Amino acid sequence: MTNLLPMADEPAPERADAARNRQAILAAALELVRTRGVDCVTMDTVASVAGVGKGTLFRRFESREGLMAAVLDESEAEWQASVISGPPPLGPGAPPMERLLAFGHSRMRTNVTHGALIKAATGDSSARSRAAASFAVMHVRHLLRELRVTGDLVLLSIAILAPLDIMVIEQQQRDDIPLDRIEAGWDDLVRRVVGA
Amino acid sequence: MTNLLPMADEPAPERADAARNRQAILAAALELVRTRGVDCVTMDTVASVAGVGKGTLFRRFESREGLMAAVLDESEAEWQASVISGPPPLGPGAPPMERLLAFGHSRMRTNVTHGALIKAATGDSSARSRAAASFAVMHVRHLLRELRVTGDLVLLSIAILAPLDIMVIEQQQRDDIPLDRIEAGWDDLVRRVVGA
DNA sequence: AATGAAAGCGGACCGCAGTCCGTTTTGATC
DNA sequence: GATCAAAACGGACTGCGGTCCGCTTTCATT
Repeated sequence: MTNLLPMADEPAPERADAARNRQAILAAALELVRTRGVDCVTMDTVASVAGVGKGTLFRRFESREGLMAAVLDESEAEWQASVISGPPPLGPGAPPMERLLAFGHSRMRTNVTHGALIKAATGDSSARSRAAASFAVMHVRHLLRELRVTGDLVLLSIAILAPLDIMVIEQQQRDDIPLDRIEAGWDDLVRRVVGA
Repeated sequence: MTNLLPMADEPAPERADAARNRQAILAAALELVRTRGVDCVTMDTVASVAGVGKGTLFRRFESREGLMAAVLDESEAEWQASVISGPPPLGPGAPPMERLLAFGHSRMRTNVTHGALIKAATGDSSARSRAAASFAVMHVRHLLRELRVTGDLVLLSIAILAPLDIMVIEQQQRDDIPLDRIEAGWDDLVRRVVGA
C-alpha cells in the first residue's frame, strides 16, 4: 500500500501512453515547424504525423498556442541557460552594464529570429508568455540592482523590456528602421534609465 | 463629359449601394459591440443584422480585424482630437512635461477601457495600428523636442510608448500590480528619459 | 492472473473567419 | 429610355481551431 490518503497535491503522475504521445506530438510539431514554417502547421497535420487523434493534442497542450509554446521552449530554455550560466558578457562575469546591454541585444535578435514562432505561442494571457516575461524581468531587475539604480525596479525593468517586444520591433522594421538603429536607440534608453 | 482620361489616381469613388452598405454594417457592428461585447460578435451576425451578405462585409472591411478597427476609430478619432485641440493639460496650453504625462495617463486609461476592442482590431501589421502608433509617436516626439531632449527622438518616443501597450499593461495587472503603480512607474520612466 | 475504475484516446462534430463565383445593381454614355 | 461594362452583392463552401463523448488502455489492488 502506498499513499492511501494523498499527502500533498502532487502534480499528478503521467500515464505511460500519455508520456509516449506527448513525445510523439512534440517531435512531430518540431519537425513540421522546421520544415514548413509555423504558419503552415495545422493541428490536424501534427496529429496525423504524430499518429494520434486530434483530441489527444488538445488534452496534452491545451491549444495550438500551447503546443507552439512547448516547441518554442526547446530553444528558449537553452537561451535562458546561457543568460544564467553562459560565457560573458551575456552570462555572469562581465560588469552589470555590459551584461544588461548584451541581454537586450540578445533578446532582440532572438525575438526577430523566432518572431513567427513567438507570435504563434503568445496569445492573450498565455502561461508561456507569463513565465518568459517573468524570467526577463527578474534578470533585468537583478542587474539594475547591481547598478545601484533606485526606484521601482520591477516597473523599470518592464519599461526597459517593452521596446524589445517582437510586435514593437516589427512595427519599426515596417517603417524601414534598421535593426542596428533600433539597438542603438535601446542602448540610449537604458543609459538614461540607469543614469549613467 | 467629365474627366475622360484620369488625371491622377483618385482613390476611386464609391458607388451608392456600396456607401449605403458600409454605413449599415458599421452601425450594426457598433451596436452589437456595445450590447454583446466584442468577443461575442461574429461576422455572420453583423452581416445578418446589417442586412447584407457576408461577402459584402469582407469586401468593405477586409477582415474582422479591419471591421473592429473601423468601429474603434469612432472613439479613437475623438481622442486624437482632444489631444490636438482639447483642453489642457492633454491638449495644448500646458507645459510640455505636463502634457506628456497627461498624454501617457490618458492613453493608458483608454487602452485599459477599450482593451478588448483594441486587441480585436490589432493583429499582425494591421493598417489601423500603424496609423495609431504613428500618431502617438509624432505627438510624443513633438513634446520631447519642446522639452529640449536630444538624441534619436523617434526611437525614444517608441520606447516611452511601448510600456503603455495593452498587452504589457494587462500582463502587469495579472501580476496584481495596480494601475496607479503602473502609472507612477511610467512617470518615473519619462522623467529619467527626459532627464528632468 | 483477474478486476475495475480512472485516465487517456480518437475522430465526428461545431462555430467562425475568410473565399469564390454566378447573379444583380449602378451609372456613364448614347 | 436603352445599353452595357464595371462594380458590388450574397450565400454556399472551405479550412482550421477547438469540443464532446463513447470506447480503450493502464495499473494499483487482490
